[in-house]
Amino acid sequence: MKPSIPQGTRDFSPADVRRRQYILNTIKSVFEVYGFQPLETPSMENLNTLMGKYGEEGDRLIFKILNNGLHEKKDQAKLHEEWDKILSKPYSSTTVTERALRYDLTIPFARYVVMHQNDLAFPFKRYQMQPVWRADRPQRGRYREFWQCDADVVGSNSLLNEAELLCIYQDAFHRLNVPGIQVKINSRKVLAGLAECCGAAEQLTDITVAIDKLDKIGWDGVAKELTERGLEADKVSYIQNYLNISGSTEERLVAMETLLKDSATAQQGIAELRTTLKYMAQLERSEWTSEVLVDFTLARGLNYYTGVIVEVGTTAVKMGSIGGGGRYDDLTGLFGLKGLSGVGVSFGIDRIYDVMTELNLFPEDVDVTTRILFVNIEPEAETTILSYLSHLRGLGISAELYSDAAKFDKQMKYADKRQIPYVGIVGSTELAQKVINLKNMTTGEQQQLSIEQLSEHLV
RNA sequence: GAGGCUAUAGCUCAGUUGGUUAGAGCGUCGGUUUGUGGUUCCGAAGGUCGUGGGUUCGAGACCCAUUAGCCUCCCCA
Repeated sequence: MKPSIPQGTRDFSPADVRRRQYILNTIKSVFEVYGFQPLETPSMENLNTLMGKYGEEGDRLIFKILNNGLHEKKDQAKLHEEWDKILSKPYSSTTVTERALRYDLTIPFARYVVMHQNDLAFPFKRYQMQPVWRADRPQRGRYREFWQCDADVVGSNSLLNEAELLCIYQDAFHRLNVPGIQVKINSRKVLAGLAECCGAAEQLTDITVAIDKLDKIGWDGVAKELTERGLEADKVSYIQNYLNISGSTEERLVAMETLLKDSATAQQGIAELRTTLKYMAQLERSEWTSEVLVDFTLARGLNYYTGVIVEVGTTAVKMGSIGGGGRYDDLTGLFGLKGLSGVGVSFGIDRIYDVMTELNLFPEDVDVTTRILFVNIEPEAETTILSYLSHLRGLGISAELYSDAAKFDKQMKYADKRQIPYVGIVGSTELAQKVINLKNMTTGEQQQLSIEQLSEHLV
């Protein structure tokens, strides 16, 4: 049979894994420095935990897992009935699929917080880096299995959290050396205020979905979409005034305060943005080069956000957003724990990988492999070489012996292909003299060294 | 859910308006007198042309169906 992998999944080669781990480890170290703690949840959740949390579209995209042992279930009539429903319409039944693959990290996190509320110290700050699965149609940059990398704080309303999360973005991209980073922030309350002031409060979602596309389809496209979604011309032109506000951050904040003066919600949102920026300014480090800017056109699709929202991109490469997040009130309410507010950010590590590859930002030593390979040409030398391996490994130097007595040039080609920097040659001559003929594969130079000299050379 | 493109060697692809034994590069393996790779030279292996029908004297090429992959829109990360 011809080997293949499921649609929308990927293999990661050793080089890919090292690069991805470099990104993950860097982000992780930033999370840790800000006091976040790691959390992992199962790959699969009970279907009931996930269903109804991501909207109708989301429900369709959940990967469901067929129950085992259906043939020996007692109530076959019920099973047939459920199957018929599944075959005739979008429908899920725990009789047939009791479990499903994790769709994101936020709902499992909420579930975890509710289940362990008595053990947790609130505010609870956790980060989580795990794969998620979606039965979406794969295309460029979109997979059925991909990794999410989230940090959230639950159980605190303080804007200090927002400020810290903005710093996490800046810090992480600074450490990753990604240029041209723009962190855009807005508030859902300002958007709600807009909907309120233009007289379409109940169409907040329609408005946010449309203006979120501004940079993609332009004002004309947005206006068209707003009209299609049933907004009258005067409301559309009010929204146009909103989107036209320009100037420095302070100028725009002031202009927005004036435009939306009739909305208490909007005023609160603007005040929150000011406070967040003030906190952030106190936490920022001078070496960070990223820009943080207020962007009132930023909407973000997810409609569970209720406060400050954020999205990260880079001007250095043509690429969609590489991170985003925001505040969502009452996330755990879905599972019966009321009144806990959360705020979180997410890093899009697949896209960050693409950006860094395109800009060649990975450090050279991410590809480090075995330091020295001993060639296997003299059976008598085996015992000695094994003792060398043991010695070197004890010093933390990765070392290998080519395991088969293959032809010399085959062994050399192997070392070359794996980009191993040193080859150790121990044949009968070297064995007798108790030395190693060390070959530097970059320069081609060779020298005779004792194992002690060799160790020092390689440390 | 809607639309478009593609399918030939392990990989990337040629294959002329249908014509005889199916091509290249890379990779793999072997050799270049048996302890020296990355650069040379010689050679070899490897393909029922995605699958099933059809048109034709003749199909890798044309038609239909089917499957898979890729891409765009919707939506999302």
